[in-house]
This record gives sequence, C-alpha cells and structure tokens, in this order.
Amino acid sequence: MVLQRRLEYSFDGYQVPVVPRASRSVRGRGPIRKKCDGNQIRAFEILASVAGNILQESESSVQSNATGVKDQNHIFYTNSKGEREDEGRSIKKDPCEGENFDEKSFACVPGFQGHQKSNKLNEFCQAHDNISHKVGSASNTYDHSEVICSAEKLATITRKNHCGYSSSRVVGGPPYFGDFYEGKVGGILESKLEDGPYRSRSGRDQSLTVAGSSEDPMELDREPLALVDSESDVKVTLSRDCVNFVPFPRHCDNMKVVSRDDDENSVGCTQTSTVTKAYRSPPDIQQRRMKKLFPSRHWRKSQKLKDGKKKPIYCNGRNFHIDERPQNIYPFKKRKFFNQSPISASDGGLHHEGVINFPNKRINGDNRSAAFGASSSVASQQVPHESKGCDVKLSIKSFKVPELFIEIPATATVGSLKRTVMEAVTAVLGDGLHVGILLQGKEIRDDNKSLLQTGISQVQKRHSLGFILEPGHTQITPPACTEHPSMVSGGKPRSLSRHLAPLTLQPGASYASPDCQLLNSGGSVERDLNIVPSLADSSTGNAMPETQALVAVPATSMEPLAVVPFDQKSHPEFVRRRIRRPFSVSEVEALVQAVEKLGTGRWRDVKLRAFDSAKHRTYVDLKDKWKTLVHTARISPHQRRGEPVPQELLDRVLAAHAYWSQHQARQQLKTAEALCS
DNA sequence: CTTAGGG
DNA sequence: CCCTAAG
Repeated sequence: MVLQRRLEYSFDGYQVPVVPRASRSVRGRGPIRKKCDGNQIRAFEILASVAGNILQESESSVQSNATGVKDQNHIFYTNSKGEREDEGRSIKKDPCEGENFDEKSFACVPGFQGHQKSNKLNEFCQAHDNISHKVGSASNTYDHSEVICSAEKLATITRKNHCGYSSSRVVGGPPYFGDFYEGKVGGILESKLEDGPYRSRSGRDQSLTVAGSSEDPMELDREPLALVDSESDVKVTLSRDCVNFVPFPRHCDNMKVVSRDDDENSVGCTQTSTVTKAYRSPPDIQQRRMKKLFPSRHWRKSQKLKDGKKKPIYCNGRNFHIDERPQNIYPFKKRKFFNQSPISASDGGLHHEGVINFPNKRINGDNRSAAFGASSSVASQQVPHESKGCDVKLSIKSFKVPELFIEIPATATVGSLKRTVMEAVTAVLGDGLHVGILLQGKEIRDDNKSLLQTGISQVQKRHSLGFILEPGHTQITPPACTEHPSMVSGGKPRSLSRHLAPLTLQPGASYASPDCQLLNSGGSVERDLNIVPSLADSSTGNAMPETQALVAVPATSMEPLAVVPFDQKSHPEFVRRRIRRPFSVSEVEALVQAVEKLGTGRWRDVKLRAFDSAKHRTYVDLKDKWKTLVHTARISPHQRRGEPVPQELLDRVLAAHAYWSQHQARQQLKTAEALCS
C-alpha cells in the first residue's frame, strides 16, 4: 500500500510541503501559567528537617504564639538571597510581624483551619512549592544560589524558632514534618527544645558546643560508565520487505535505538501499587480539589492510579509511574499558588558562612549504597528553667557533611561540577536521614528513654553530645520508630525523650525498599553515552538518587505523612522538568528512518519501532524532535546549535517531511471527496 | 491514550 | 521539554 502510494505520488524529495494542518490549529490555549523552575535541595531539606523536628517539638508545646501572627500556623519562610531582586525588600521586615508579605521572598502557607487533616497534603505541597520558589528561577542552572538558598532556609528555621511562630496545629511535629524541610548543610543550624512558654531568650542562649565529628570518608561506588560505541546504539535489522515497503528505499534498514536506559527500567520496584492505594484513599472531594490545585501530569498519574490502573499500558516516560524520578531530581517545576500569603523574611542576622565541605571531590558513581555520616556540632545545655527541670535546650551548630568523593573530568564545566556535587549530596541523603544520638561517644539507641534518663539533660561538658546523620536506608532501627503514632496523636504533653523520637527518619513504611531504590536508580540509569552524550547528562543520570516511594497515606488519616521525609510524589506541584537529553545523531538517524517509513502522524508507532527501548523518549518527544529537525533542516547551518546533525540526515528529514505532508494532504482530500460524493 | 500544535 | 485540546 505504501508502495502504491509512493508510485502514485512520485515522491520527489525536497519539496517543502505547503499542506497546512489546520484541523487543530484553532485550539485556543489557556492562559499560560507562570512556571518557575528550581532545584530541589532535598538533601539539605532533609538534613534541616532534623532540626526542624526539634523545633517542631518545641513549638508544639507552645499553646499560644508569642507574636501577632494569627493562624499562620503553617508558615514557611525562606530567605531570599537567591532572588536578588527581592533582597531589598526582604530584609526590611521581621517575619514575625506577619504583615509584610512578599510573595517572592517569603512563602507562607496558610493553615486550613478546620481542615487540617484533609489539607495536609495541600500544605505540604504548598510548602514545597514555596521552597522551590526560593531556589531560583533558572530552570537548568545550578549555581550558588541553591546552596545559599538552602542555607538561608535553614537560617529561617532558626528564625522561626526565635520569632516564636507557634504551631497551632494539634498534631505535633511529625505530621508537619514537611514544614521544616528546609535547611542547609554546613551552615549554622540551631534548634532548641523548650517546654515553657515560647520565647526567644537570647540571654539564655549560651550554647556550648558539644559534639565532635565523625568524618568518615565515604566511598562512592559506581560502576564506570559503559562506553558504548556509537554504532551499538543502533540496531540495524534488515527487513526483507522493506525495500518495497519503504518510501525511502535507500534507507531501508530498520533502525532502532537501543538504550539500556534508565528511568523506567525500574522494574523490581513494587511500591507503585501501595502508592496507588495511598492516593486512592482521600475522598473524592479532596481529590478533585487536589486535581484542581495540581493539574499536573503527575497528578494525573495519581488519578490514573486511583482508577485502578496499576499497570501502565504504555511504558513510555510519561505513563510509567515509576519513571523519571532517578534522573530528574532537580529540574523540577513548580506551580504557583495564589492562595498563599507571602511574607518577607529578613535575614535576621543569621549567618550563612556555611559552605558545603567536601574535601576531595570525587564521584565514583552510585553512591546510594555508600555509608554516610554527617557530624554535627551540638551545643546543648541545661536550661535554667524553672519548670520541672525537663527542658533541654539544644543548639545544633553546623552540620558537617563528611568527605564526599567526587571524580569529575578536568574538562567538565564548573556548572557540571556544581551539579555533580549537588547530586552527590542529594544522592547520599536522598533516602532520608537517620539520626543517631551520641552521648559521650556512645550511641543511644533506646529512643524511649528520656533525656533525663540518658543524661542528655545533664550534658554540661562539651563534646559529650553528638548526632549521627546517616542516610535513612542504611540504618534501620525499627523500635525507634514505634512512637510515631503517639507523636501524631496529639497535643498531650510528651516526655522529652519523645521529642527526639521524630528525629529518626525511618525508612519504614514510607520508603520504598532500599534495594529497590538501588536497583532503580544507579544501575538502570543510562550508561549509553550515545543516548546521553554529554557529561552533564550522564552524570546527572547516574548520580541521581532515588527518590522515595510514595507515602502510604492511610485512608483514615493523613497524619502519617508527617513522619515522611520529603517526598516528591506527595507533592505534585513539585513536578520536575525532565532533564534535557539531546538527541544523538544515532537517535536522529533512527527517528528519520522510522518516520520515512511510518510517516509523521504515527508517533506511537515510530516510538515502538525505533525507540521502543529508549524509555525516556516518548512519542511526544519524537514528534517534537521531528519538529525541531524539520526546523533545523530549514535554517542555515551556522544557526544550528548542539551536536551537528549530518546534512544527509537533515536532507532526509526534509524529504520525508515533504513527502508525508503531501501524503497527508492527499489523504484529507480523499476523505473530503468521499464525503462529498 | 494519541495526535497535533502552541509555548 | 511542557502543556493540553481534541479525538
């Protein structure tokens, strides 16, 4: 049939088709939403969450807020160094006043009074939305501002503490864990435990540094990238009938891009169905609301999952729900929320001298399995407090991330180095953080002991209290976590021992199996340099940490969310933009070949035919690529960017495009005629 | 889910 | 790449 057509309409190559496809052009497009891309500082956030919890604990014990802020029970604020334009404004006011709202520099998540339960997720989302807000707007640039931002966020936490933003939520720390997923590494991190009326009493803040450091160098092991010969990227299968079948006989081989690529290759992961169920739980009303709030692709995914489709029908990058996480850590997109009251947060004299301290940069690859230990300097002291003597004020100063080895070619750009470091940190901390308490060098494992019992409350000497921060999945101390239910259950007075409980981020039910994650991320990420030729891309893919599984949210309550570390999937507005992966020449070749055969209107077939195993290429991608190819072919060579595509290929693009355009025109004409007659 | 197109 | 109206 194709042959017939070909003969019938003698294809002559280079004519640029004038056949318009007006059918869909009329579609109006809705208002363009403003997008802000940012980078996720998950690692830092997680790290900071440790402190956040402490704060949370202290805050939750406060019955009334000391400031004039009303009902700002879910305030989130971040500093705005990352946003130059706001520097001026953001410094001017004390966030405690809660009056000056600066949307850009401050994000305030309004509490959904009376709907706390049902809206926690929303709050989470918004909170993270806010975070991403901070991280800068350049979508694919990873520069200092990220670090700075995180540092300032952390500072913000401290500030929050000082300002006495009290949490009016009934639930204690865990459920709103997300509120504190901000922070920094290497900066100053302070947190205090206080039971009494919340107030910043600088007079009593005679923190003494207590902790030592455990600078265990960490070895990041990763299999070396497999350098695949470019030819191996293309599977050439000569098909018998192709000569007669293809309108472009001269390229009759059946080219297929083979990619052992990444993303969706996360086969052993079983988290999906669980996750699915988690999302099915909320009542429909909320679902609808959520959908409204987050009309994102990811949300749709969730919706679909809700519909009972646990198994994606079409395993391309978009439909497969375990997909892009490993590699798309930071190009994430955020959506703007209009219902949040931004507040300008000033620096408040917080220090940002913290710098990530990674002595020998050397990335060896998949570091997920690497042991990681962060040390922290902790100042702790007995609070000269009158109330029952159970107040322990802790000030965690400066988390230090131990050595992180990164290996990067000398030719790599500074930008890629930054990214790499970022990725490494994220990868290490990506699975959450386990916090251990060291008292005089000994780890306190019994989480049920009170501080009094363990002696923490009496810590007077320096260097007697330390914290161990490890990736969540490397350390599992099951008993430690059993307290969470009580934590989430409410405002009853808790012992100090419990205050520390939430510090332990347990991989528990909230996490995907570590093995799964390992399998999912490092190993499966593309090693095919043909597919991902650029260093940045490949390193990105490989160093990408696995994000957590979806939070299993019980239908009855969403409270468990609280204990869950930052989770991308539970924050639909944090949709990351997929990382850019330029088409390689071989991919272009495969695409051209497929289109020559199939035409320009059957992208799914093209995908199946030539990119079936390239999971990261969706048919939409292929369609887009074709579009750009056509464009590229039409512009002058010196205007082209990126990896140069052989002119021969571009010629074929034009030829095929012309041919199939005409072909389509004729088709339409035919049908039109048929209709008329 | 796919297509087709605009952004 | 993203988003999304249409089909």
